[in-house]
Amino acid sequence: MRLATWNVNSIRARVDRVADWLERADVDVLAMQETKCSDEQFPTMPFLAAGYEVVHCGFNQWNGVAIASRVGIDDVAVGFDNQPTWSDKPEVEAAAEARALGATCNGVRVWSLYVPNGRTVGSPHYVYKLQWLAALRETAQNWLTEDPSAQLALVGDWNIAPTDEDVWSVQAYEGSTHVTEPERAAFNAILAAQFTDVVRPFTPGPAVYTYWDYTQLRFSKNRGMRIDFILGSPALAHRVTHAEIVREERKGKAPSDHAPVLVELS
DNA sequence: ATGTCGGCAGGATGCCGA
Repeated sequence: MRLATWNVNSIRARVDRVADWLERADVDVLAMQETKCSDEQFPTMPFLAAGYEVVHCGFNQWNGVAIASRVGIDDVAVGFDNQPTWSDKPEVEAAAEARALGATCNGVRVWSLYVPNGRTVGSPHYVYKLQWLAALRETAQNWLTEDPSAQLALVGDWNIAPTDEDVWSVQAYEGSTHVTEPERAAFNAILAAQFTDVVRPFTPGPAVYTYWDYTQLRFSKNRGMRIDFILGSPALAHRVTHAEIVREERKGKAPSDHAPVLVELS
């Protein structure tokens, strides 16, 4: 089975490209992030035409996560237990954002995750990001405690570069989110909870990235960050026979600023 | 060179988020 994750940066702007890649890359399950639309606006038809079922969680033009599968989608869950809430405005009650969607596809419990960006270090949104990661770690740890043999895939845009090797320039990101010690500690806590980066062994660094800013010719200069990950539980990790970051999909007409990340399971 | 996208409101372009 071939499982992938991709921050698509608006599915409405890119659905033809995404559906085309699904078929070309022979993908069975794709988790998407930043669909940037409501459920009503989500373009389902191109996925159906390509032979995929698709589930989506989107409340407005922000965030949005989805899973497309041609091997079944069962037990769909919108959000995870204890998922922190957020509100930009005092007059609006805090609510869970469209950042987590779970579904079981051919025996694999897939979670499409869009970790909060954090915006600026020390801001309320940064605090929220750290809370969100801590809550995810707690919940994911419980899943594994309940069933140590569970095949779990925590995939998506984590908005963290776990090591200095995962950014094109440490200096460029000095004082910025994505590289701070608390963010890296929050990511490492999930690794410590028995989830492993199943892609890295097949895509060793340095200078291996999954995201490149649109500005300043960052892609052509390969000035990016590695922030999109597929983390597997022990039972899932043992099945991984191949992985790749599909840089080709960052090229061409109207690309997302992220490349898809793909694993093959035995 | 605060450099580029996408979505929104409003009905052009400026703002937000990334």
